[in-house]
Amino acid sequence: MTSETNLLGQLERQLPDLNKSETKVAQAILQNPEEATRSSIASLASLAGVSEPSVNRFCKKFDATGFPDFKLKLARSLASGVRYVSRAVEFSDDINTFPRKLFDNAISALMTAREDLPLAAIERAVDHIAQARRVFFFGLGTSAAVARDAEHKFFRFNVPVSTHEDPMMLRMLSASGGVGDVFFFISHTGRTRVLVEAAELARQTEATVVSLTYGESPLAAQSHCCINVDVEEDTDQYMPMTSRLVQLVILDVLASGVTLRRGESFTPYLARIKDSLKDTRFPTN
Amino acid sequence: MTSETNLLGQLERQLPDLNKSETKVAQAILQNPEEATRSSIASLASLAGVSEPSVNRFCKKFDATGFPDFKLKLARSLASGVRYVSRAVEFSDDINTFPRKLFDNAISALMTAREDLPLAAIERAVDHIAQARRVFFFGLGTSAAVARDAEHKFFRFNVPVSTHEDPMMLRMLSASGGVGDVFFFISHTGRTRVLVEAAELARQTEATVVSLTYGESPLAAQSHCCINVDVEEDTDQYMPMTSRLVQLVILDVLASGVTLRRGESFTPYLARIKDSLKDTRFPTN
DNA sequence: CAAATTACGTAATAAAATTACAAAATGTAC
DNA sequence: GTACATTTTGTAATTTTATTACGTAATTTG
Repeated sequence: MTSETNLLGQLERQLPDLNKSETKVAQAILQNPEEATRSSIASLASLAGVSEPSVNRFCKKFDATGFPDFKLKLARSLASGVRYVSRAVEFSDDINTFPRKLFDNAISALMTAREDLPLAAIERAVDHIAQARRVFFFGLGTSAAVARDAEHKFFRFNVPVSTHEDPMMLRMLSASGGVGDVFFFISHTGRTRVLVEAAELARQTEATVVSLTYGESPLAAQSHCCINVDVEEDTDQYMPMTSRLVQLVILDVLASGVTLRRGESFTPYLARIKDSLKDTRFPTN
Repeated sequence: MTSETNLLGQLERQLPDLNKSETKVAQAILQNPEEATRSSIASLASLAGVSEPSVNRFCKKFDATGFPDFKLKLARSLASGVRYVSRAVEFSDDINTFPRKLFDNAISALMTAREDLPLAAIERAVDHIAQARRVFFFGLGTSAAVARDAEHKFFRFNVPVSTHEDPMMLRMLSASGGVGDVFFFISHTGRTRVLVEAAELARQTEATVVSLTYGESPLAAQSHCCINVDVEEDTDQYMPMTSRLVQLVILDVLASGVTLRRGESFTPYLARIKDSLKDTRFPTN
């Protein structure tokens, strides 16, 4: 984590390295962070059972210029409402804990991604897609659902899009690429053999290879344009959850980018597609 | 919006109703909100060109007990970093604006959903799924991708899960439900005819109908258990984007809930499934 | 066990915020 | 337009809050 998104987490992590009174202060804050943001240095000191300067020194240890600054940082960190940042669900969790943890993780993943969006790559990807003759979205496993979502989204732009999962199909299609074809690979790890090999094949054609994956991966290496999504995940124990959310939002960004590229005159076309679905639904009362 | 999530917005809105010096203060804050959170009442007063008590009075007008409290509130409001809450992308947006807007929307949708999770329904849904003989995930359109994702996730629990999109298939399967079968319907609007009709058919059997949809919808009405996701969306102009993110996270919650229900002894089983994928990837250096 | 270092608190000082009060400014009635 | 009332604003005093300087206690190290 670069600049702390989460002061409480930092606090907890450093807990063992603190001395006696600092520990007391930390615990007092962790006990009730909300209240800590509202209380004065005097009340926090007495709550923790230490002197005021101890609290002050404590604050400075955590990169604050003083107590008020610390409170501000704390308030900011609490405001995001993300209590359980990258905390894995544990077997001791109950219904009041684990749903919130999962939401917190999702939110903070998106917040992190937002701070560091690869705008240049996104722009180039939009360029490629907007001008494409055909666009193929390839993803396997969890990313298959993302590819599916992308297909749905981009379909609205009058570009022949398709998704495929059969490895044979992937290889054949990839090898058949030509000018104006965009092969869009989606993968969390960027190490899925089938995808990397398909990308290699596509790369040997005149087609453009775009990927939405981890920047330091074999798949990225095969791409003309790689949109780097570097989301930390506890994939050892659990399935990728947050990375696919980020991928989805990035695809929303790309889709919106293409729409913007098409210009205002395109709106009626979108409306027509939307209207085509009207009769599939029960009317709203 | 219940209690303001966004102080800046409130500030801007009230601007016309303020008197001279209050207006000056408001403008000074709006000019550079970040700095306002860091400065003292004296510096803000001089920046705005008013006296310190004026600033103080201003703060009290905005439901703060005083200046420090106001700064805290301001900091909190800024912290979420959500600048463009439910602001739709416009044709005048450029690459520096619209990606951030989309991320902001996604984040705030998740934050809203988090505050109001239907825990009871979630718990019941977990119960049903954990005990199910078979689980069917049905979703169409955008929700098809969500259903797909769910299939992938729940597959790991040794429960025969499947997803289907063919309307005929949906009807036949729904009609064939029996004790221990769970039909899980996913829909943003809850008004998709095909789904509602399938739910009706399933309802007539011994099977359990669970839905992840808008609570006030025909689909919800057909469900034994409805997980209400009430995400506002500008679907008039755009595709549903944020609702499917919320749906995905809720499905993560359900999946995690089922895992927790299975207990710790289940972990090796999950590990085995995970390992089965190892050889499909290039090793990490 | 003594020297050195670190941890901590007391008390003084400084900074910041709030209050009380008075002076302008603005509005209203005649 | 003047007198009165009301609102707005600022000055200065007061209070609250935070910080610093310094000394003592505790802990570590040789």
